[in-house]
Amino acid sequence: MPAKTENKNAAASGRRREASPEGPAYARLAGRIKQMISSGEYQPGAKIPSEAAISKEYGLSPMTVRQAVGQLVDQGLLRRVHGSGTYVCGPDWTRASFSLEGLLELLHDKNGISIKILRAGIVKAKARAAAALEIREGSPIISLMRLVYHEGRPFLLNKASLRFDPRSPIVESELEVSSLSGLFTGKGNSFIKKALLLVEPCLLSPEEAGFLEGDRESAAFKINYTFYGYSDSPVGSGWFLALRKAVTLSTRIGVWDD
Amino acid sequence: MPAKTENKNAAASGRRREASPEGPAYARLAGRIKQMISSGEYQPGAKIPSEAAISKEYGLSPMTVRQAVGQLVDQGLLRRVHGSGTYVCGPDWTRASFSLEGLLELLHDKNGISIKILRAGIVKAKARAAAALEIREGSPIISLMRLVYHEGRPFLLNKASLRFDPRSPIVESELEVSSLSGLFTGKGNSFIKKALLLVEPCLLSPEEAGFLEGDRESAAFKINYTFYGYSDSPVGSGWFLALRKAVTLSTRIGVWDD
DNA sequence: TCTCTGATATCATCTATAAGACTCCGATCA
DNA sequence: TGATCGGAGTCTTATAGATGATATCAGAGA
Repeated sequence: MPAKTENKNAAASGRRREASPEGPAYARLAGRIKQMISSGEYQPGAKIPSEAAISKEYGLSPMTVRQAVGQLVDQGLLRRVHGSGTYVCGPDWTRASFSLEGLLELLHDKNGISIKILRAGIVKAKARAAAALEIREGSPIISLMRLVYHEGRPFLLNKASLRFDPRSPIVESELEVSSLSGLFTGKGNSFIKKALLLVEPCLLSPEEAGFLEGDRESAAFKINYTFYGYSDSPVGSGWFLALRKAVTLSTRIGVWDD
Repeated sequence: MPAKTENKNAAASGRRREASPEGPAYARLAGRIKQMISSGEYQPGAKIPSEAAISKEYGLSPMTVRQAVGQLVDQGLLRRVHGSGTYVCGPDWTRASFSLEGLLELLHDKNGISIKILRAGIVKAKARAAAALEIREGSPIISLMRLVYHEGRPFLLNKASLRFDPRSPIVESELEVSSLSGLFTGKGNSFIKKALLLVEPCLLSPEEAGFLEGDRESAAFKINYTFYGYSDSPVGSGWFLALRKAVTLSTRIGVWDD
């Protein structure tokens, strides 16, 4: 059916985008809608025009409009109600999500990072470590205590407990000092399938405060973690201790135009 | 061009989906790919088949495949490299993002929540509040201290500083006890455009510990916030104090099959 | 041996079309 | 007056195809 093809070609050529000045069409449309929400033109709770209407107004295909709206829905700015319409959302605190950006930024800076091993050895698992690693209490585990420096200053204290399994490749790899930052950069951990993280506030013990050069009475973040291999069993568990100033746990909700 | 239309109709009818057993096709495909990553069939760093190949293999349209892959890319499981292919990602700690779920769940339970106002009044802004609200030091502000109970037990201490502006509707609304949970459910705050949140670890003062019925020396989360109106100026600022057990800041990274 | 260049594979974006599914509202009927 | 039904509007999912942009790699030329 050549006629059809020719027709399509012609149509496409007719409105071909040439080095679109501000990126893809869907992104530009999303920006425009966002702007209208930001300016208050579309207020929270209000219904925005139907996708078909927007499509017609801007001369874009419905799928492109759909993508733009979908992006804003993902961002939590809009809410689609099937069969009814698309509505503007107010800021929703339930969408607040914090990331460890600040901390991880430092760890990415490989040159500035150095790691000192304070303790290392094979010990018998105590109740807590045994539970986390899903092994019997008293089984041998590898226990590590490490201090992470950035540009000569300590900023992270790490305690790690690892399954002692000579067949598993994690043992060798984990014992290398480089593996810790490797864990954060996401490279070279093909044996880790998933991980669980839990952040808690905590009080530094005098010893911990000494390592981190914090005040004796300072509060800190404790980042507990457990990671799992492809067998779905835990291979390592432990925590990081970071002073408040080392970690920024912040987020923004609602419409920020930037 | 009727021939074209008829042709398309026929094609569409030919493979019409009838009450797809496990939801939309793109979701099913995404699940299947995820499964293959989870099982180790596609290992981190490996290249998955091209979208065109997948499209052919499963008999789906390229757009459907694209949607499925895009979903996994958004989840951080896959990584698209333009002109090269799509690759499997290992767990990436930089994607770790924590939410205030646990806390907000409690606040959604409107019946169980009660709020006690400990202090309320108009005071002169001190340096910190003045900076946060972007007003001059010494200007009058509304200062509130509130204690939030869930099922009779205190679990959140809140200090709020609000701009004193008789023209702004936030004053009346904020002073109502219901407004606090309203803030979290995202309903009835059409005057809030955006907000900034910052979580810190902190030490409870004896007074604060008393309010929250915590141990004297316990660590807690301090959730600082500032929210802004549609004029982009801050209308309120303050913090929440929550004992560790009241807040769960946890997250999972990597492939969890659930 | 090194560098540049072009072909190719692949992703990225967009267009066009169509029918199913859901919700709301109003009209109809008892 | 109240309940029910149907249609309009809307989102949802899907199909097929075209074209632009870019990374990779092999091969030509210096």
